[in-house]
Order: sequence, then C-alpha cells, then structure tokens
Amino acid sequence: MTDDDNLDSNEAEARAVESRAEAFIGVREARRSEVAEDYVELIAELIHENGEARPVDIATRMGVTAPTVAKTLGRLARDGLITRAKYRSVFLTEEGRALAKECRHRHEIVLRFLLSLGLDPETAERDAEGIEHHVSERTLALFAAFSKRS
Amino acid sequence: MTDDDNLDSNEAEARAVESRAEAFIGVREARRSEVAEDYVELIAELIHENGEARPVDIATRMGVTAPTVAKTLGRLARDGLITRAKYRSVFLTEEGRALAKECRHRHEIVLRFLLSLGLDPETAERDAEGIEHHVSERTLALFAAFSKRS
DNA sequence: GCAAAAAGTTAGCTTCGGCTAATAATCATC
DNA sequence: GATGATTATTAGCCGAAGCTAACTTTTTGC
Ligand SMILES: [Mn+2]
Ligand SMILES: [Mn+2]
Ligand SMILES: [Mn+2]
Ligand SMILES: [Mn+2]
Repeated sequence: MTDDDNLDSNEAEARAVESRAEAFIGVREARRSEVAEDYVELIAELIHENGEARPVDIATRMGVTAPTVAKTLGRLARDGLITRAKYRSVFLTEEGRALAKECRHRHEIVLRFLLSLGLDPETAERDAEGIEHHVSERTLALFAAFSKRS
Repeated sequence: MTDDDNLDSNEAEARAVESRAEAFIGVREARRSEVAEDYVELIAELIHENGEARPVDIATRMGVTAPTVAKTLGRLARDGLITRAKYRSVFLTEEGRALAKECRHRHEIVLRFLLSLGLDPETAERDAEGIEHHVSERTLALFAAFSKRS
C-alpha cells in the first residue's frame, strides 16, 4: 500500500466518521423538540374537541403530573408557541398552530403508514408517537406514497 | 341520550385517554435508553473494527465532547453495561454485549427497510439512527418482512 | 353564599446529557 | 528518559423534564 492509498483511505474514513457524527447530532436536535411537538399537537386537539385546552386534561392525556405540565407550558410560552393567563386554559399562538398542524400531519402519515403495513392500531399509535419525531421529509413522502398505493 | 349512554361513552372516552397516556409513557420510557443504546452499539463496533473502544473515538463518532463521553460511560458502568479502568479503553459486559447485539440488529433492520423503500443512504442512516429506538417488536418484524420481500 | 372538591401554581428536589476550563495521565519522538 | 502532544478525567455549570409537598384559586353543589 502506497502513501497515497493511505491518505485516500484516511480521508474516506474521516468523511464517514464526520457523517456519522452529523447523524447523531441531527437526532439530538430532533429530540430537543419532541416534547414541545407532542404538547402543541395535543393542545390543538383539545381545543378542537373541547373548545379549550386545560392543564388537567393535558396532564391525564400525557400521563404526567400537573406541575410537570405547568413547567412545560412555561417553556412553550417562553418559546412563543402558546399564550396563557394564570388559572386559565391555554391558547396556541399563530406559530403554535402552525407547528401543531405540521405535527398532526406528520403523525397521521406515520400512523397510516404503520397501519397499512398491517400493524394493529394500538401498537401503531404507540410507535407513531415515537417515530413521528424522527422522520425526514423524504421518508415522510415515501411513507405517504406507500400508504396511498396500498 | 340516556344516563346509560352517558356512562358508556364516558367509559369509552376514559379508556381512550388511558391508552393514549400509556403510549406517551411508553415513548418516554424508550427515550430513557436511547443514549445507552447508541453508545453500546458504537462501542461494540469500535471493538470489532479497532480491537478497542477508546473514549476519543466514541466522542468524534457521537459528535460530543470528551467529558460528555466520560460522564455517559460512568452511567453505563453504573448500569452494568461496560467495565473500564482509568485512562484505559472500554469493555462491554455480557449484558452490554447482549444489548449491543440487539441494537445492531434493530438498526440494520430499520436501515434496510428505509433503503428498500427507496430512501437515499445518507438520509436512511440518519433517520434509522432516530427511529430504531421507537420500533416495537411487531413493527420490526413487519419491516424485516417487507425488506426481504422487496 | 359557603364549604368542599377540583384545578392550578409554586417551591424545591432529582437525573440526564450537554458544555468549558483545568488538571492528570499516557504515548510518541527524539 | 525528557518533553510535547494527545488523551482522559474531574469539577462545575446549565437546561430539560420528571417528581412530591404545600399553597392558592376556581368551580361546584348544597
Ligand atoms: Mn409524539
Ligand atoms: Mn403525535
Ligand atoms: Mn440511534
Ligand atoms: Mn444505531
């Protein structure tokens, strides 16, 4: 093996390592918005179904305690996704509504895809709730196309 | 609407809420092992390819700093997945090897599935890295069957 | 309209997983 | 074998996201 070969294979290896690191960095990035996405999606749904989104309902549906909801809502408000007044229910901002719509869209595509693969509804719902945060636009498009075709 | 109807629909609603909460609880549960899974999978790979797993290599491949790796390795050791000696490279325990094997298996099935759907390799690798932690056994089986068939 | 229940908030604790800065150990090279 | 570079560790900071306990506000039912 010549020196040139060594250089080349080192560079190729370096690129592979770099690209892998970027994948992990991307996944960590996605992880950071998971909770916010689930909350706004749920809040939009509660508003649609009940006319309002109350912390107590968010808590039971998310399976967490009320103080956890309160703290998370604080972050969502700080990030401009919701507005709220003390002891009152929660509203989505324009930005929050946009995110909620996008999330609901993604959620439905992933869910329909899993169902069309033949998965039972319970498991499909469970898996979709986790997977939805980690599908790229491209993957989403392929999922949608597959469900439509089948 | 009779009282009985009300009772029934309330109970049905309660079950739906309960089941949704369980989905979220399950996803949070899965989230708690994501980092450990990625680390043991990578450690196994490094040992296989280089004969040893050194923190510096873990750090570059994970895209994090060395102190982050050190702290995470501390947790993995505490949880019985690895053994290590100060300033030396890392070894998997029996349990760690078992987990690594399972993770590699899952990773490959998810990756092959995405590729067989027609996704480009770069995006497939990226998405697989996130999705792998959120596929149930059932979904995994469906993914594997689909890749094989196509 | 008051009392009790329900809902919401606040304070304070924990773990995880990231970071920087500083220090310590190991390794490579001469 | 000294020394400079690389690698590893430690200390300490931060924010996210969970919890319990205690308190306040609102709602409900009589
Ligand atoms: Mn979700
Ligand atoms: Mn969702
Ligand atoms: Mn992964
Ligand atoms: Mn993986």
